[in-house]
Amino acid sequence: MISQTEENYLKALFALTSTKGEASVNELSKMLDIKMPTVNGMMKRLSEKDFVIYESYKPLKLTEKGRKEASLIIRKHRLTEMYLVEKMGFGWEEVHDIAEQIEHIQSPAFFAKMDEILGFPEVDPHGSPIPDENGKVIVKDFDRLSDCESGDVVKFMAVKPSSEELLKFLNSRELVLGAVITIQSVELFDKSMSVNYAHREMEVLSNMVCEKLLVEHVAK
Amino acid sequence: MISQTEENYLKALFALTSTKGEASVNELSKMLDIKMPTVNGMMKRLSEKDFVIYESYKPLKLTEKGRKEASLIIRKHRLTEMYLVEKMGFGWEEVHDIAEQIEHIQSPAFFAKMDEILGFPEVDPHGSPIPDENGKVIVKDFDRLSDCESGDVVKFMAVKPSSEELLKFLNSRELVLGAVITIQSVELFDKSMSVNYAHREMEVLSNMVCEKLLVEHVAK
DNA sequence: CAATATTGTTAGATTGTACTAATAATTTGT
DNA sequence: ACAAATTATTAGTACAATCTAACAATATTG
Repeated sequence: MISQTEENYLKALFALTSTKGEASVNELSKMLDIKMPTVNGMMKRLSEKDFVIYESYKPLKLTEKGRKEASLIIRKHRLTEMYLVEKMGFGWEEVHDIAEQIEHIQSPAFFAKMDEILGFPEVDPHGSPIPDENGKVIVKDFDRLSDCESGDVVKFMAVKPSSEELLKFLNSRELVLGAVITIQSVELFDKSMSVNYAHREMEVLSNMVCEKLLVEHVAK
Repeated sequence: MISQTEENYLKALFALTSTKGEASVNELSKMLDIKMPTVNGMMKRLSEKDFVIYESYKPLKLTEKGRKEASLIIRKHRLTEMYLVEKMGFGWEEVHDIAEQIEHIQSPAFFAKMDEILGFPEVDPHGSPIPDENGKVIVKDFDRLSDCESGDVVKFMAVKPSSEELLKFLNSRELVLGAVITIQSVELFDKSMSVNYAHREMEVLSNMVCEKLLVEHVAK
């Protein structure tokens, strides 16, 4: 059996290792806001249980078992977020904290039902992919809007996990997933962009915002 | 703050005290399947936190604060059961264990949304009343079917909390809440009843079953 | 490359939630 | 009413998950 606490460590480690494949105790400690010695001890426990590869002074890695376990928790989290938005009427900025709790519910039937009711969605309300029942994820590597150029026409596909505030900002600009964005111009000194989308024209998006928006180039 | 463990003790104590107003450490211990010394210690903790009135060798009582807290957990439990049945398509025999977990979710918005979507239901799928946001419950004292007599015409209003098996048995007999039951006869030696309801005639219900079914007498 | 800063580890304490064994108080039954 | 049974409590242990303080290893940088 695996505790909620352990699940949270695995999830955080999964997020940290998804880029470089490894992470430090220090990074994990900061991400979870738990002191290093505590994290260290937990890494030993999780390595004992074969979820983590831990060797003194070496970077942390997840085992295949650990990766799968983490993916399945993320699956439950993202299915829940989708359910809350699609079936209960929550805004995409409201669902993270609730899903953070519901992801620990032990009931395959419950999540299977959600999945079915939602019609087996592939992404959550923020565009992040939902791992399948075996923990497999199809990762699409979108471009950051901030890496695009003036004249590009792109489709808004996902938001990088960030603050509720960013989501509220996007709400206020009516910038929703799927929107087709045309980049009118890019400011040289601060890299802010003027963009058009839907019925909105010349909306200015700061570079901080553009770095969080993931897009796909649209055929010209 | 109150832990999930503490919530479970409060809920159990609430159930036990709802009849006589008090309960013993021993009863609580049996109900929770936790040894008496552990229960004893927890009672001290909960009395420290002003949820329970605890004095050595005296019966346990809930404080008003404790009663309210417990009611609100039961509210979350029953709202969840209703939601699972009405909105997700689960059977009434499947929802207890899931609700047992979801009742600990901390998110007033989540339960408010459930409540709203359900249209502010007053009872759960087993006919048990759902406490309001202030922890107030309207307890109707139904009769047990086992206390009725031959010739009585009654309406099936609720099932006493019991096993999944009883609920499955009722499913198999198509005996649902709201059914109007006519008692044809009562066996003297084992108190089993022959009843009619809906399109079913002369169904035999053992006394064990009849004791679990709560009914309301219908105008003759 | 040595001094300094950062990161990682060990040791020991604390809190919450459980247990067993021993003892004490209360209740029951003859 | 007293012995026996039941129930309650205390004392001591264990483990999970956290912390701080002290120390060790690795990394950075002048």
